[in-house]
Amino acid sequence: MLILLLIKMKETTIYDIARELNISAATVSRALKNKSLTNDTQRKVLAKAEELGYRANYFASNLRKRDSRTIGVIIPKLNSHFVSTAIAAMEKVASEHGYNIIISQSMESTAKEIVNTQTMFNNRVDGLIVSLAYDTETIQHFNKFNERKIPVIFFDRVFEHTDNISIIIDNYRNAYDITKHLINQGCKRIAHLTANTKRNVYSERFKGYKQALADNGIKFSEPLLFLCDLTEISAVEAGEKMMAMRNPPDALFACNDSSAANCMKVFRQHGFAIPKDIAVAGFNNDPVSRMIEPNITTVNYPAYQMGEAAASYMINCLAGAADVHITNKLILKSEVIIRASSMRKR
Amino acid sequence: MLILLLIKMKETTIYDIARELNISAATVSRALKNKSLTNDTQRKVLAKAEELGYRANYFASNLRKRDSRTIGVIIPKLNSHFVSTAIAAMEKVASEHGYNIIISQSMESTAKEIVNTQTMFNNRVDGLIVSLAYDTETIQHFNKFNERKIPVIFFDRVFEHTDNISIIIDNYRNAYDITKHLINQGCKRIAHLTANTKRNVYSERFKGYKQALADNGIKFSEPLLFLCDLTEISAVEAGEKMMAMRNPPDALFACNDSSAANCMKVFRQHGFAIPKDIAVAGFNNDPVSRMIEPNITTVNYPAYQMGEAAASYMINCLAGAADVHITNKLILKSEVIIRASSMRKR
DNA sequence: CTGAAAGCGCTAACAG
DNA sequence: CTGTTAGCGCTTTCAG
Repeated sequence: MLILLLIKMKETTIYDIARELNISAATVSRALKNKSLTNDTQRKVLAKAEELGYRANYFASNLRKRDSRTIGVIIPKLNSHFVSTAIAAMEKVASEHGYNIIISQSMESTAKEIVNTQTMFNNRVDGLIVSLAYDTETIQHFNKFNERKIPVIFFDRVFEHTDNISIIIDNYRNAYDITKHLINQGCKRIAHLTANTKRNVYSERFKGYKQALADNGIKFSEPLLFLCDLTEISAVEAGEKMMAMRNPPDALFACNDSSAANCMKVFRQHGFAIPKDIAVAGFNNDPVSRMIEPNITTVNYPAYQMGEAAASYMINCLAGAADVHITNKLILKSEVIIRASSMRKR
Repeated sequence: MLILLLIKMKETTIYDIARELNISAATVSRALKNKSLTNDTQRKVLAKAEELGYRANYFASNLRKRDSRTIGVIIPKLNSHFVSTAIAAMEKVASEHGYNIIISQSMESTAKEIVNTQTMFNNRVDGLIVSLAYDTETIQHFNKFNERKIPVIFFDRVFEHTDNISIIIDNYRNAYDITKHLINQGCKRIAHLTANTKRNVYSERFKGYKQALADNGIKFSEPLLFLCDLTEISAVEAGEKMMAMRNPPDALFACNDSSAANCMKVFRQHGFAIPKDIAVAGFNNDPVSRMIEPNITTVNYPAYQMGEAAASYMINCLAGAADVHITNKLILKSEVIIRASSMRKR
C-alpha cells in the first residue's frame, strides 16, 4: 500500500540565512532592503538567499510595517480598450514607485461594487482608484475609506457630489462640439443614444448635446433620445427603433463607438447610406471606430494619460505630497476626431 | 505656525473586541470564523465588531495560516473580449470557493512575464493560471512553482512541452474546418494571416490550414502566409501587401477577428467586394465580428467556459482532489460559425 | 465551549 | 555597521 504524504514545504526565512552566515536576522533584513551597501555582507546575503531559494514573506513584512504598498482599483468591466489601457498605465506608474495593484470588476453592479469595496478595505489597500458601476447612485460605501483618510480617487465614471478628487475629460464640451459638427454638416434630426443619464459621463454628454441643439435653433425632441445599456443587443434594438420611426433621424450621436458601430450595421441593413442618409458619431476613439467603414467620427479619450494621472496623483497623496481634498477635479485634454461617418459636406 | 501631524489610525483588533466583551481573543477569532454557532457569543462578537469598525487583518491571518487563498493570473493583455471574459469566469469560481485573484499583464513581453512570475511567487499565491506572452519560448520561470508543488495551469496560449495541465480548444481542427469551408466556397488562393508561429494557438491553426489545403489538392504557397504582431497597424500593412500582389488572394483566414476586420477595410478601399472578390474568415467570435458588415465567419471561442474550467481545476488541485499532472490536456468544445463574409455560394 | 500560550516571519527601536 | 529584543494580529494546539 502506498501512502501519499503531502508535506508543506519548509520555507527559507531570513533566520536560515542568518544562521548559515553567522550574522543576525536584522542584518539580513537590512541587506535585503539595500540598507547597508558599504561592505560585502550584502553580497553574501544575496548569494545565500539565492542559494537557499529564499522568498520574501510579504505577509510578515506588511503585518510588521502595517502597510501594504498596494493600490486597489475597482472598475466596471475590464473588457474595453479604455479600461485596460488605463489600467496598464496605472500598473506602470505604481510599479515604478514600488506599489502593487489589485483589480476587481464590479460587472456594472452596485452590489458587487460594494462587496469589492469591502474586500479592498480588508485587504488594507493604501488607496483606492475607482470608476463607478453603471447605476451606482450613492458613494456611502466609500465612507469608511474617507473616515480613515485612505485616499479615494475617481476617474472617468465619477460621482458628482463628492470631495474626493475626480479625474475626467470635459464630456460636456466634447459632446457639444461633436453635436455642433453634426449640425454644421446639415443634420437637423440628431438622435442621441446613451445609457443611464445619472452617471456623469452620460449626463454631461447629454447636456452638451442639448445645449448645442439649443444654441443652433434646434428644439430638443424627446423621441430622439434613446436609452440603452450599451450591450450589443440593446444597441441593435435602439438602432431598429430609429429605423422604425416615421421620420427617422438624419444623424446619430452615440455615447460610445461600439454602439455607434452596432447601429450603423442596422442602418445599412435598412438601406440607409452613411453618412449621406444618416451621419454617425461615437465617443472614445475605440479601435473599432477605425475598423469599420466608414470610420467613425469620435472623441479621443486619453485612456493612458488618465490612468497615469490617477496613479501619479495617488502616489503623491500617499507620499504626503498632495492632499486628496485640495484639488477637486483634474480635467484632461481630449478632442473631437472627424472621420468619414459624419462628413456630408466637403 | 501650523504643524500637521499624520497619525496612523489605530485599528481595531480582535483583542479590542475580546476586552470589551470580557472573553478571550481566541473566542472572538472562532466566532468571526463561524466556528461556534451554538450560543449567542457569536452574535455579540459580530455586533461589537461592527460597532468598533473592525476589519480582518489578512496579513496576520495569512502569516499564521501560511496560506494566502489567492490564485495568481498572468495574461498577455487585458484588453480583449476573450481575456476579460475568461477572467470574469475565474473570479466568479474563485470567489465562490473563498479565493481571491490577483491579475498581472505581461504586455506580451517575456521579460515582464518573468518579473510577474517572481512577484506572484513572493506574494505566495496558492496557484497560478497563465496564458503565455506572444514570444515566450521557455517556461523555466515556472520551475520554482513546480519545485514547490504550486499548481500551474496554462490556458489558451500554452506551452507545448510541459507536464503542467493545459486548457485549450482544438485550434488545429477549427482552423482545418474553416479553411475547408473557404475551399468549399470555391476559394483557391487562401491567404493566412497569423502571428508568431511558435505559440501553440497560432502554430496549430497554421497546421490545420495547411492540412486542409493539402487534403484538397491545393499546394501551400509561402507568399500567402502573412506574419504580423496583430496590432491594428501591422494588420493593415498585411492587408496592403495582399492587395499589392500581382495575383491577390481570393480568401483570407486571419487568426483573429480584429485583424480580419482591419484587412477587410483595406480590401474595400481597394475596391474588392467581400465575399465576392475575397472571402474572409477570422477567429474568436469577438463582438467586432458581428459589428462590421458583412459579419465575419469565425470560430466560437468559449472564453467563459475556459476561465471556469481553469479556475475549477485549480480549486480541485488545491483541495487535493485533483493532481495537476494526471490530466494533461483539457480540450473545450468550439465550432466554426459561418457568416456572410465568406458566403460566396448559397 | 472557552481560555492560555505560543509562534508565523519580519522590521524598527534601541543599544553597543 | 550590527545585534538584541519586542511585537505587528491572528490562529491553533492543548488544557480545562
